[in-house]
Amino acid sequence: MNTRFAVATHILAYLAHNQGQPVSSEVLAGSAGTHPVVVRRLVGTLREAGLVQSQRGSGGGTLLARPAPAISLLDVYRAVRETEPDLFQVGSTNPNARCDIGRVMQETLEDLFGPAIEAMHAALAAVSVAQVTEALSHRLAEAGCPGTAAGATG
Amino acid sequence: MNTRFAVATHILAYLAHNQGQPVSSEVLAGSAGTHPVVVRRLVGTLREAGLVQSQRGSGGGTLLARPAPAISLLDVYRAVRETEPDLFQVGSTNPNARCDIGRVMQETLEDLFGPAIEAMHAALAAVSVAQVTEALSHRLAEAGCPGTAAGATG
DNA sequence: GAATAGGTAACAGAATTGGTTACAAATATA
DNA sequence: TATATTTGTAACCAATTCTGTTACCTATTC
Repeated sequence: MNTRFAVATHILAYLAHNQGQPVSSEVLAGSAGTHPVVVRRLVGTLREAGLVQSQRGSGGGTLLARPAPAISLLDVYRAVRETEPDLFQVGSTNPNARCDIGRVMQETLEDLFGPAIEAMHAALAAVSVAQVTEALSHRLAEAGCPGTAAGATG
Repeated sequence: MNTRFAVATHILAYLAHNQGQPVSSEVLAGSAGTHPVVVRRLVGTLREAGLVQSQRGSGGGTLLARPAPAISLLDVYRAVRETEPDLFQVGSTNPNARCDIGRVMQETLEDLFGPAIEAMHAALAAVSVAQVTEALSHRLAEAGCPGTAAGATG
């Protein structure tokens, strides 16, 4: 997954800050420190998940599809990840063998760590994009970055 | 991290099963379904962490440096990972800028998810290599793989 | 029709990963 | 001592992934 989760959260926090007005991928990219196409790719993923809407054409851009308090970080996480964190991934499993020890090991580890994963999911579900925006604003204010809120560039 | 954690756990479970006798990287690789050099690399990491010992030369191999119940999966996890799961990793941060929003975002996410990470660590700490070996044995017995325990090949 | 902005394909460079070969160093044993 | 065994490690390759970038098409507004 790498930076996608953080960048997606960044984008959503920005959109929450600019609620109502569509924001262009160029502006979002400037704020997140990446390329507009990267933003569009990510926004595409978030759109498929029903978290944002996009408007083409002049004056267009992206905006939240739901109120910021109704979008949890678990929503973002699920939208953005391709796979569960590869903690338990076993390399060369042999799915045909009934007694494939690799598969059995993987199942065993998943059983042993399932509760930990669930705990992480619960923690993600407990935080909304609105809370992220608020926390960001507080931090930026403490650092003495006036007026930046979620919208600082670079 | 990918498969390293699972393979390392596999290796340790095998060593726990063969307690006292050194096991060669070739045997371990056969069981884990990988290459002996991959095993040696991983064993080197585990050795640096004080979890295993190795003996060179004929009849040599690797054995646990501590009793299996005294090795937790958190020990393995910490030995094997290079970085914390890259959930919170922000790509192009600009560490020089005091108001770098990327860094602030990262700090904010780390604050928000810290408890979830700690919960995962606690769950890992609660499981010992001995328990993994035992769980593996049960699973293999259920699947009808007689005598394999942690030592099945491939 | 022109300007703006998203959608998407395609490609490049970097980084990571896992497998493999090769070889030196250490150790047990004949 | 000589040989076989085994670890330690460097080096390399192929595959994958990730990010950035360019290019071009489509949609929308003015």
